[in-house]
Amino acid sequence: MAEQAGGRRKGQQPAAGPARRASDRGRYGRLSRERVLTCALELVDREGLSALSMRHLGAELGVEAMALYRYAEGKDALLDGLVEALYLELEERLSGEPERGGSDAGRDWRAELHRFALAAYDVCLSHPHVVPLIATRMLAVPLARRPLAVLRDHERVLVLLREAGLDDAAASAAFRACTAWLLGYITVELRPMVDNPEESDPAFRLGLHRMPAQELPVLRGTAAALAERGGPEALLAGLDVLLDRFARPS
Amino acid sequence: MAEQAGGRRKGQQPAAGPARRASDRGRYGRLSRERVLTCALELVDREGLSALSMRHLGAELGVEAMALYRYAEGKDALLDGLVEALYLELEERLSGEPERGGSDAGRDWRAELHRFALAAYDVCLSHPHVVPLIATRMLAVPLARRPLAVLRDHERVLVLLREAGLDDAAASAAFRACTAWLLGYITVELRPMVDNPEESDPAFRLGLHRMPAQELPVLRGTAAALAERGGPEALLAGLDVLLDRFARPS
DNA sequence: GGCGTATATTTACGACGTATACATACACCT
DNA sequence: AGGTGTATGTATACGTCGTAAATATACGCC
Repeated sequence: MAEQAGGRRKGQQPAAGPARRASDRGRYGRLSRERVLTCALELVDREGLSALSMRHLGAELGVEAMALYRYAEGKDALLDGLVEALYLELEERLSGEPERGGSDAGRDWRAELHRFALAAYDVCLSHPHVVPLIATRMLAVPLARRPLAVLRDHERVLVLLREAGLDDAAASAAFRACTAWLLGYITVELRPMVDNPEESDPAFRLGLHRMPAQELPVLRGTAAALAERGGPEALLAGLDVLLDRFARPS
Repeated sequence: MAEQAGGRRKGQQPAAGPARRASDRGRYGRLSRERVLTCALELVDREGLSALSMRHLGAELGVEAMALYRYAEGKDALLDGLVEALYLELEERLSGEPERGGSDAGRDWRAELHRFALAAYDVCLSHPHVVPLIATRMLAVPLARRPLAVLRDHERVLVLLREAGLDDAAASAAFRACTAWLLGYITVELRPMVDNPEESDPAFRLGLHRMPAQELPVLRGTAAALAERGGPEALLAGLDVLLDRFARPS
């Protein structure tokens, strides 16, 4: 997990790695940015976003809350760290599938974008509680201050779009379209539809009895179908038509 | 602002309107759900989401924090109320443009979806701080428990899709695609790109100096174009190709 | 005028983020 | 080995948050 420059403090030389051995056991070297973020991600996956407090996370790591401030500048930075962890997982998964395409010159850009979208889809579905954070933090943090892992993924997509022969304007439009579709699709895919999982009757499970029938006849009729997921197929289908529209050269 | 059933308490008959005159001035009748939500929306528009606390909002209304609990069951319900207020504004805007199409049978469904998307776009851009809430609450509240205004807008879109001749499955797929695109597009459109508005040099304004040049060459090169907005045109363009793909009958 | 009740206040509690000051255990040097 | 500097984690404290419970108040109605 990269040191993510900018966090370096007063009298501390950043180069030459940490002046700390691999034998860091005992009370001292127990924390690290990676451990903190990993544990935070586990905590959020297990108990949801609202369970992520400095004290709670500290306790989870066997440490006082204030100790965390050495590895994240505050709660906001910790949330950004969670997003970062998600993107790191995405990067790992993407580089984990090594060139399995038959083509020698590497796969073409569209296939790579598919691979990217599917990986993002999988990662997000396996950390559903973090997804709202992506949208939220994206709206709170300007481009240049996003975690490095996020920017690397932006870079990766932009490189693919350039391979497709797009200029600045077209690549930007296509990039925005891809991002918007991916984020929106995953968000919609994760929307909870079931109101009461205990219930066996489908209509009651959906909570249809809560909806005024006269005002919402069509919605009530379609609710069951609406509760289905689009799955990865629809994700790619939408991505394709958007690319056809926005990623044409010149 | 509809009373939104479910909030009625112990010994209080809900029908026949409030047992309160129009002359409710003085210390008593000053609050109402509408006043609370309107004020909350203004507050959030002015100072951002983090400024919305029960005490702060209470002070804004000249009231103690606990007084608000009669009009929203808690903070979460208040946030849902904000989303509701946004959707109410959307409804208002949509019904405010009365049938200006030349066609006598009303405009066709695709034109209506365009109108809907544009109105949503406008409303969201004029309340940018509320947009993250839409995504967040959407992911937290099951379909049947969403504010009535939200459900009415779902209904409206579904009716249009049915007009297009779609069955349950196709209408659901198209609905999900529209929602995903609209939400994602608006989110991406609202992402802050400028790092330091004071700065005159475009590169510094974007904060490009914060990005490692070797690792992110393409991103740095495209950042300026990326900071542009797609605008309503690209929103409609994307919506159209998605509809072509997902909203074809049978 | 008095009663019932809808409305708003008061008080209180525990959890939260975090600033500041402090204690400690390791790495390193002589 | 022992001392020293510093990276690391702790202790304490403050102000704010959401909200439960009890209380006070002003209005509608008879």
